[in-house]
Amino acid sequence: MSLHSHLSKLAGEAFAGLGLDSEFGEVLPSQRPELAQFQCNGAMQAAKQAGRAPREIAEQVAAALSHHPDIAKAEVAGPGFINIDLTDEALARWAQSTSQDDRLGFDRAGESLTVLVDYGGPNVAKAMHVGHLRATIIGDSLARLFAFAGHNVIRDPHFGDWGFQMGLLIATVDEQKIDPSTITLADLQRIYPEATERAREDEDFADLARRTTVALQQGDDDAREVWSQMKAVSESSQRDDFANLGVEFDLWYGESDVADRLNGLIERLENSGVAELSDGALVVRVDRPDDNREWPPLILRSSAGASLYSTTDVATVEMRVEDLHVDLVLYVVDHRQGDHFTQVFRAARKAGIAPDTVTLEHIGFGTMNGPDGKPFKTRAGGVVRLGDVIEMVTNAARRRIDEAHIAEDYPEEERDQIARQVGVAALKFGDLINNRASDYVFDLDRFSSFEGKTGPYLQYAAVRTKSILRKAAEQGLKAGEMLAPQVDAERDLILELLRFPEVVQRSIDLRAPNHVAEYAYTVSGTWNRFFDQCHILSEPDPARQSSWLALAGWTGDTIETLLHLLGIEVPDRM
RNA sequence: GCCCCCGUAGCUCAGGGGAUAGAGCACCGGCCUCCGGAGCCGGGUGCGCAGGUUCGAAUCCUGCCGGGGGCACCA
Repeated sequence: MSLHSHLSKLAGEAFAGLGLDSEFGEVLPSQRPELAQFQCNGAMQAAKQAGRAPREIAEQVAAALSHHPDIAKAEVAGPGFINIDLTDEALARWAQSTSQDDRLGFDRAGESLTVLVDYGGPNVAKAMHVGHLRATIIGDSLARLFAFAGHNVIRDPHFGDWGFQMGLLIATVDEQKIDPSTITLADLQRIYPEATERAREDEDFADLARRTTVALQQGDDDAREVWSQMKAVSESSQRDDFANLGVEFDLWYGESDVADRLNGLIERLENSGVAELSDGALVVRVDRPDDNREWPPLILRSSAGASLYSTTDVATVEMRVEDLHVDLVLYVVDHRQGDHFTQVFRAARKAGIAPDTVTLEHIGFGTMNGPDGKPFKTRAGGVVRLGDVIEMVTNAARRRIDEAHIAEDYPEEERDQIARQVGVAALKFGDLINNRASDYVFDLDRFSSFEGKTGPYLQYAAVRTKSILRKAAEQGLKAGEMLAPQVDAERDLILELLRFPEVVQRSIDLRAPNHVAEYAYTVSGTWNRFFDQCHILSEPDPARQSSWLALAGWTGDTIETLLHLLGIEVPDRM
């Protein structure tokens, strides 16, 4: 059990002893560290329900808490805040047990769920650009968080490979008589924008592309051959990008992987009356009586006879329920697609495809903008490829390493490795530190500075713990029993590290990795201050020294675990 | 027009109904022959506006102003 749960339980029992709801016992880190270590605000909330003065309730709860041997102080302040301090001996005991726990005090989820993370489908028609960074990084972190909590996680990128964009490409390839086997990523990059633009102006071409889409979907051999080649080409580039980011998947599915289900699904929904014809298209109406707005229907089959991404998304829900037995699906896709997912989820419920026991959630996130506040573009106005961004931050890290004298004796290979790890850390942390829902500004200078609140700052803090432990081992020093803290820097660090379980839980509950990111930064800063004030290797008291070595080890484990949850690697040295 | 999101320090952003709203960047100053200076310490007139709910509002509700996004055969 975590310290947070333990204290909340104690306070809850005190409230229950007064005939009040134990929920009021929630104990939080103090917002006023100079007053206390923890606080409970429940007395003020309970006052109304109890019909009693909040201070009076607080006094009684505080009195009950004071009797506990672990609690050094429980006193009432202001309108009814209960300020709580633990004894240093109790802190040392919690530190001892938490530091030796594999999960650093985090309790496994009571029920292990099958959680599928859908990364919102990089489009097969083009290379990944900076816009895909967020889905990839946020999705990866959420997957890691749920796995850490003990859930069975399935990562599925869900490529966009079965819609109209494929028809556009295939029609163009046919028309330009391009040999399918010679298609390159550069071809796709060139053809797709051209074809999209042309379809807007040229209705005949748009019709051709629609017919080509239907041909592909109905199994036309020629269309299929071109399609396979394009898919192979774009996937190989995407594999490189994902590998550079250190992101892995359990499945490598796309929309096309439910192609076999589409005809049957459409037929079933039409026959059962869930779907109906409207303007030549087959649609599912998703309005509900208590809506405060109109909802366009979900389109299951276009008037041209093609499946759309709404079709494959509904079919994919079916596949995930029937074959993968999911309990929870997280769609990590930018928030502009909120309406689409509402339609898909409603249609899946209405059709009985998603039972109530399965939760479908759209994890929307804000768009990444350039310094001008508009979607991020190059100076020339083009989109920025993800691979280029990774290269830019890696090169910036490499320059930084070359300037640092300390790395001069490292092997060349290791320097390259560190550059990649540091660059990617800067990129990932710079994204994950933001609130998921907010749009934010992508500023390359910020991602390449590596100072202050950055990924490399966290890596550096972790590396320093490793460095100390390495030196200590060389001198034959070992970590030992955790002693009661004596100085503020030591006590602050222990208190900070004990927050780990509660922060991770909150990040999972809110599906918000930024809480973990923020906490990782706080822990690193607290450690850096301790490092500055308490000199471990020259500490004369052997017991204190071995206690500090244990503290350094615990800190290193905590930072590394937090960085792991963010998908950030830690070099041995940097 | 309808719906959704956002508006917090010069800039980029955090902030769980709770006490005195925090970081980073930038700028200025300091860090002892000492575990790694990608570090540490010090320097701050800010919650778009107006109501409401509440013992208590950056946070919840309503309206307004400003910005972004979405509104059936693209993904």
